[in-house]
Amino acid sequence: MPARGELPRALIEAGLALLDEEGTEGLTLRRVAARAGVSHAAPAHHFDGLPGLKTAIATRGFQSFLHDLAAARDNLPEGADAFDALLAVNLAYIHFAGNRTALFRLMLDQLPTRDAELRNISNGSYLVLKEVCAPFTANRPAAALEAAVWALTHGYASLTIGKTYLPEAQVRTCSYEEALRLLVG
Amino acid sequence: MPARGELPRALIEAGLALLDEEGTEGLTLRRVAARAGVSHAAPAHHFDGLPGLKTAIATRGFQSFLHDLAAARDNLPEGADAFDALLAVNLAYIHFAGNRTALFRLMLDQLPTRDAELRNISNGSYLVLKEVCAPFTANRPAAALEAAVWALTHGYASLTIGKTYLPEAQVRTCSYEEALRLLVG
DNA sequence: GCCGAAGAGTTTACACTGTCAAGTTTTCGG
DNA sequence: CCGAAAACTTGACAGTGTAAACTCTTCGGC
Repeated sequence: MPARGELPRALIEAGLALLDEEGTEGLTLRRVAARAGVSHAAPAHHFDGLPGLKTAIATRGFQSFLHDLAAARDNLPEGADAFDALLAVNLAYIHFAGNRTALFRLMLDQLPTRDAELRNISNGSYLVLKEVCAPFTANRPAAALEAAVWALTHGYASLTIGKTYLPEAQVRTCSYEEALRLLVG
Repeated sequence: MPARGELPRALIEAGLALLDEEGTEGLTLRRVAARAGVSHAAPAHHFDGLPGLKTAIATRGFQSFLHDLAAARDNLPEGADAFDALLAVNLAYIHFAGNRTALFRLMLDQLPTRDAELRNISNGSYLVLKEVCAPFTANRPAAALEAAVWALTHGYASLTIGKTYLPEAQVRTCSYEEALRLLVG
């Protein structure tokens, strides 16, 4: 049993672990509670049922996601140009989806949401994308370019999840870079 | 109770109806069986449990999907050019995702699969996409362009599912057309 | 120092889920 | 016509989320 006041955090981390280890099916109220060392009804005192716990887990997921995107933007090799930055951030997006697939899917399932904290952190992630798009919005509407880049990246991320998607297509990150260059060129 | 030999079909159609009417949560073995007018254990005699039924429903979903894509390709207005065809097919993709969201999500969840029929019909859908991409593959690898177009379309489809996705972004089909033109131009 | 109230967890119960085993009914080929 | 196989039902079981009632702990005010 976790220390007093630490149960919410412990439940969220148990949920993240279950998601990473066993996938979407592994995330169960009772299993999360058991993993955190409490009875199956304990989570109800801190979250609004399973949906509430999922919202909290998704919020934590977006924190990691935002961290990854920001790290990609801030740790560029010397002499990197605007396109390198754009590519790095969007590859971080794709890699997050590939490495933490179940969490990524849960995050998507939670959107759109009325939860203020979740809305805020997901908007924060989008701002990083906007930021690295900015150098390419010369003489065209910024929102349209951002949406296009975002859709391209999200599409690659979704399609590469789970090895191959439609078997005939080999979606690789090399063709992603090429496509991204076409889009912003 | 449906006529002898019609139960598999009736179960699939009950599942599609539940999916359209009540979303992903509404698709339950027992509810499908009840809707088809049989006992809760009847489906097991025709499908390999709930996963098997979902595979069958997804297969039927891809048939509708393929039908929509092919119809978009075949019913172009007079004087339509290659880009019009590309746009029409990909808009059909996006509209299918928007109109039959729960089914679309189920179809994605089933991929990749070992089920031969499902693989076959999903490949068929991809072939329509390939076909309308063909006129734009001059002096560049066809697979890369197809993957890029597919990712862009799939991204728009995913992001427009459920009204707005990340609230700050207005993803509209008008900007989609613009993005598609950039990609193939 | 105590004491009552609020919070934190547990226990129990309920309706629902998917799956399995055993029966019962129906169909149909020889 | 009859026996076997298929189709379907019934009943049970473990697991799920949720709610109510209960116990234990904590802590602020006197």
